[in-house]
Amino acid sequence: MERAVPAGIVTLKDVAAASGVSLSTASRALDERMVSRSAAAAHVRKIAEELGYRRNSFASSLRRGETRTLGVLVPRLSDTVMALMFEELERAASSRGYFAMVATSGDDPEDERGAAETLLDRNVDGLILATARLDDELPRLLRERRVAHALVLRTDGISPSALGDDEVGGYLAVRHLIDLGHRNIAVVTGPTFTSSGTARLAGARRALGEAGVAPREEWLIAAGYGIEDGYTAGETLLAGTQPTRPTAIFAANDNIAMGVMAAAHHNGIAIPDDLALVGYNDTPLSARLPTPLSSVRVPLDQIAANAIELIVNPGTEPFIRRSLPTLIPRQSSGKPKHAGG
Amino acid sequence: MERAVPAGIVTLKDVAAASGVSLSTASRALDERMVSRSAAAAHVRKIAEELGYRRNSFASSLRRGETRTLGVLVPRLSDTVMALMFEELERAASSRGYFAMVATSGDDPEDERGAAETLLDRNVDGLILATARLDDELPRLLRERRVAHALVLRTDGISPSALGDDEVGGYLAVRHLIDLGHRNIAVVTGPTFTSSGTARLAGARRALGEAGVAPREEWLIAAGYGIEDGYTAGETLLAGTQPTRPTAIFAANDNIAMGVMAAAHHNGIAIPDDLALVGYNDTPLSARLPTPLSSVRVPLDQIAANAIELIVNPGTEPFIRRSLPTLIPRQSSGKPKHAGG
DNA sequence: CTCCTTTTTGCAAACGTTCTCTTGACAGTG
DNA sequence: CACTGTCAAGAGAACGTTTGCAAAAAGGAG
Repeated sequence: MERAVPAGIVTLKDVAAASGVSLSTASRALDERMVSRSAAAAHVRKIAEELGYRRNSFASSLRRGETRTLGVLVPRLSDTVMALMFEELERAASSRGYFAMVATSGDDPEDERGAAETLLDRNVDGLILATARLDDELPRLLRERRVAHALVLRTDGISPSALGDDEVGGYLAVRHLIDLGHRNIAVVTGPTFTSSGTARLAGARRALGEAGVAPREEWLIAAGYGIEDGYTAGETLLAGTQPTRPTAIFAANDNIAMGVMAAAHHNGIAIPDDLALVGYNDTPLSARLPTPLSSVRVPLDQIAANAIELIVNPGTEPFIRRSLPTLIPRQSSGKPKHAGG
Repeated sequence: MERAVPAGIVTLKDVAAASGVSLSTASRALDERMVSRSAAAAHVRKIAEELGYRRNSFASSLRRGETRTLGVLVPRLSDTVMALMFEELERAASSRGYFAMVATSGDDPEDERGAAETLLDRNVDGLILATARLDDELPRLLRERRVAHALVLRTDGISPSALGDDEVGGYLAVRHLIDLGHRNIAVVTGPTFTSSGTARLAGARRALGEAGVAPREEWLIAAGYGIEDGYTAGETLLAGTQPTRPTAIFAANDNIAMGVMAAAHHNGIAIPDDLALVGYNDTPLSARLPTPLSSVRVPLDQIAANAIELIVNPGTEPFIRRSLPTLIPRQSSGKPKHAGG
């Protein structure tokens, strides 16, 4: 069966022949790891350039047993945070000579396993997991199989992980609201099965405690991370039927915050006049909403760099690296008109 | 140099040995293309399963000369439309047994070339370009090099392309506004160097023409596709200094629409009471804004399927496939209070 | 049971690299 | 000039599959 190559594919053999050296010499001359060497080698490189030689990555990987490729597993890329995270991972990987390959896994653990296998079948040198569940089996399986991997944006406490310090983030957000004079503060966190959700809530509680505010348990809502989850929670907190309602809300995610905004709008509550709002992740959108959203910025670039580092240089402590988030105050959290406790 | 394999890697040779057949028989028994065959083959498959054999994709690709991998080039994944597009491409590819690999190129043509090379170096069987510029050189280069490829969400009129019918989309949006009674309609399109931008504008013009409305040229603004571009355009159209202002705006993109919303908010103009607004792409966010945004939905799944088809089965006409968009009316385009004109 | 056709099998040669080992060249030293 | 050490280059064996070819086995018809 004839291969339909346009005859244009120039292989290392061609380069060697054209430069009058042996295959091995040509190979060595083009090896990027050792710096240029002697006269003849330079010649080979020139010829290769002229002929438009491109190394066949399969042959190379087959022989070398490494691919300089990392697999990234995310639930979905249409989630802006995941997309941003991947972009940073891609950048960090490429700056270290690696290529980042993504697969989306959805929310189903079964599909997640499948996606992981897909990536492993492509012989990735390591796997980066941006999937969120605390009770996920995958990290354990990967540890057992001795697959290099790192968790990103969350941790299970065992596998190498790079994430933002969610507890501090939660603290910063609520502390900001307290500093503005708020006492009636509600928190809408993510699902309880995510480490980010629980940690942000813990941080929020710490800030409340420090200020001597006893949190009302019915104002601490664990929701999903979607806009409608935020809307539902917002309705619960803000509907006219409530005897008293919070003057400030910390949403553990910008999506939730958007949902809360919609609910506030729906109930005729103005932001920031009647309600202060702080989100999380500092999505590009946040800054550009009609009422720009205060949000906790997570240093995704640092997290990405850490994750790559953990895989490329396994064994370098610490295995769990938290990067500090910062609060970006914007219009959505102004001084309240009707503050008080 | 010893390879650091955990000794766990089971190769085809092992499977063959364990099942007492030759290498070639084992290989054929595991070939997915021809359905199962005779007794012995079934046995091989069972052994392979037990041993946890996974075919080495490099060796396979090296020998076969194909990778069942498609490269997707997008400017950035943090653009929701691009992320959604990629997700659909991934799905469509996987349903045909292909794997979709993404690289982001940014806006710089230079980087785009580089990203394309990165993908080609990984021996993708074809390239899908979701980058937007009309004057892009890359499609021409790919044609010259006989690289299988398809454009997505735009066309240059020559290379195989799968996209939405932007002209019709523009028409639908403006026709909707006209049907609501609007006559003072402004259009904010994308950059003139994108086929989507110009086509949507053309469609809008057609709708205006049909209704006997002479478009005011200063109300047809070519902007970028970002939120702030929309904001700037919105300010221009809506600022209090304008003698008359439009009662309806068609934004060629949901981002632009969001910017216009912000500008309207800033100028104290209520949507939909004082201004009707229609966006484009029907981003998931659109439906969930405080004032849900009417938008033109583009069938990304069809487009993805077409693109994959064009690459996997090259030569099947037509080379340029347009899918029909539909209008999703929502709250942002209600009947105007002060219509007329 | 023979002859012919179809299917299955094994051998061995690829695919394009990399890398170990060996040989050759060259320069420096006494 | 002989000797040793350094460095570059070539030969050839991998890496794990797939596949053309020839031979063997199986199945069918008479």
